[in-house]
Amino acid sequence: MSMTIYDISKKAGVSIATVSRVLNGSSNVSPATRKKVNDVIEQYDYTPNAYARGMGLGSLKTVGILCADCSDLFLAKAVYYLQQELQAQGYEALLCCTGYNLDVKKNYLNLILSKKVDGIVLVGSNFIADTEAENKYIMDASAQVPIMLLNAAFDYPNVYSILCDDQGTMTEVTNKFLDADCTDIIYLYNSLSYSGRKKMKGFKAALNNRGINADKRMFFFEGKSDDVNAVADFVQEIADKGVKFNGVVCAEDTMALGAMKYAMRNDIKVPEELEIIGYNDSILCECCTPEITSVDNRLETQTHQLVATLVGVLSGEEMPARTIFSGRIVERKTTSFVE
Amino acid sequence: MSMTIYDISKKAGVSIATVSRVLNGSSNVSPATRKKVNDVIEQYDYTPNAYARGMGLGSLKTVGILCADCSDLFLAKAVYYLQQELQAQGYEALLCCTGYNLDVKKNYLNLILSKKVDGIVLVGSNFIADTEAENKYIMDASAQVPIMLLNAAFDYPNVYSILCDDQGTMTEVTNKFLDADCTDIIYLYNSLSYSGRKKMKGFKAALNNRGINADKRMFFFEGKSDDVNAVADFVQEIADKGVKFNGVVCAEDTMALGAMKYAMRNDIKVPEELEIIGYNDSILCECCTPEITSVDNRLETQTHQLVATLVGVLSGEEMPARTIFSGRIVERKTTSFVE
DNA sequence: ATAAGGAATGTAAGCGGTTACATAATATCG
DNA sequence: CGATATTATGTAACCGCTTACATTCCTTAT
Repeated sequence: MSMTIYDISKKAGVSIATVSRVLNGSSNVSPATRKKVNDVIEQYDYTPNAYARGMGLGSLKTVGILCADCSDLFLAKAVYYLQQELQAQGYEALLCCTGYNLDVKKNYLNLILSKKVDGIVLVGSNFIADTEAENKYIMDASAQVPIMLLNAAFDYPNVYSILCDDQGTMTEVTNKFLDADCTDIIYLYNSLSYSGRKKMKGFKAALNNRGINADKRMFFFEGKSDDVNAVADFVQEIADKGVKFNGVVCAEDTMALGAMKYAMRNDIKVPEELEIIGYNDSILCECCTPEITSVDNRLETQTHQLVATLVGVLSGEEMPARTIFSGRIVERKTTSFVE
Repeated sequence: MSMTIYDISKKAGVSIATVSRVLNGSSNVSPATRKKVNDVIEQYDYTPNAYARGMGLGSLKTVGILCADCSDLFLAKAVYYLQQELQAQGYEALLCCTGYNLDVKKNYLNLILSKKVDGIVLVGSNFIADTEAENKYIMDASAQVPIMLLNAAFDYPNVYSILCDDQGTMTEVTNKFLDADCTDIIYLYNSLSYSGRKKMKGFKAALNNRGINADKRMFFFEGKSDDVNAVADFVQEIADKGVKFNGVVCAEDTMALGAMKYAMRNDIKVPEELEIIGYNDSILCECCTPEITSVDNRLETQTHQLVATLVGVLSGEEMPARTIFSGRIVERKTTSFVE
């Protein structure tokens, strides 16, 4: 069986307190003893039991990351950046992929809370629902540890939100289309998450502002968004229904990819006959030809800021409850915006 | 501060042992007491401390998952499947993204071991090096818990390997090209992981078998493989060096995507003038036009089997040290194989 | 009615660490 | 050189939970 601190103390001929001290880098240990103990530790490849450790310490510099689906390109990238940042700050991360079901999310939240993490990061705006009731589990959890929201916002004590101004950015995007006289635009979305709702609002606002009715131009895709062909079929259906469009604004890059595929299938020239823009600036944008214009919603900046905020909070500093960045259009080949 | 089992026992007017019993679903508790306790637990939203729990139990039905980079499409998918499977089996998963550095990997392995997980899954063949020395940390760890390798193999007691016969599959793929008289083929790879080495061998074997020297036809890409344009540049360089090829066999889909991009840039018709095949059958294959032929290396089957094997091992059953599946070619539009 | 067996509950000893406090060893200084 | 401050080490209580074992309370059969 694996070694305990008692075994080590015996082999090293010191007390367990001393072993614990060298383990935790306490200063009051003579160099000689320290070396002696470290040698034994080395020799037996001893790793202290984290559970026991957690009991004594109460905290292990660990933060829990909850992510609905880490096979989603955007979320996976977010998780990746987060882990990097946390590690750089001396924190360890525990990741749980919860799926999108609310009850499962709740369970995982409790599970991760039971591990006495120092903080929790909820990755992606699907964690924030429109109704108070559905967000209750977050409020409950916030009583125990700070909750960090990545790419979403929810105002509540001990909840910190880091996000991109998706609404404003989407309005800007839409205006670019309109300014370029590309006015027959449709909007494709596949999620009603917090940021999904914001983006939709942004699109709507831009159109309404020009007196265009947006409602008949927004289409919700229900399938798995990474199934490009399904998305292409979906766009085809829209066209078949008689909807005319020369521009497609998408809430996700995957949607844009589907639109591209639809264009390819019908020999529609992009961007001459159809302008397309995605959202998230994922690697997918550069995968096809022509490369897809997209929106960089500052994921890396967000994660950096999130960890900085969390670290601040944990060390007792006063931190802003919301930090908002502006998205940036990354123009590629599927649009022909005027400058 | 959060509640303890003592608080609950007091409120419920029973002993902590009884609370513990209802917590663990022990049978010897009267329905009345059980309800009484559950009510209090419910009321105070009590979650037992996992550390304390882990100490008492020694195990928490938890397995550690180590993955170099969960923003990699293939690895992310693997992690996703694994979590699903584990959850279905009543296990909880702790994920650590380690990066590719050996020392960091070692650290994370120890870290996760210190959490007294029941088993460890190493996702992706980059965990297995060619030299014994570099694999020592795995052998050490295997002394404590079973180690499961996904998509890699390493023979050692208490280490279980689940993988695809990448070598044989790659030979088959290459033969398909040769049989279709597409003989000027080049091989693109970007990793020398365990499976990377196997795939290379497979390619080599097929060529050597026909008396073709493979060495001058294999090209190693050093950059980040998800940067499609960089890969396209890389292929361009190969062409510029005067290498003639009408077929590209890739060790990864991302490489195939780069090859596609190269073809698009040069108006090379695919598959008429250039045949391309990827590996992994990721969503990327369907993203571009024409859609890329690829190899399904049975990831889902692998993860399923892996968890089954792990569960078997943990319940004391004798399990096969190696389970190997055969890859399957998923023919799409970038190849024109003869049947 | 009573002994015996079984179910429900409680008591207390770990699990493997941390750490306040006590004690021993060493250094500092008049 | 003795008194005192400082540093090094040990002792033991505690963290929150599980569980073997002890105890109490019902049943049920005799």
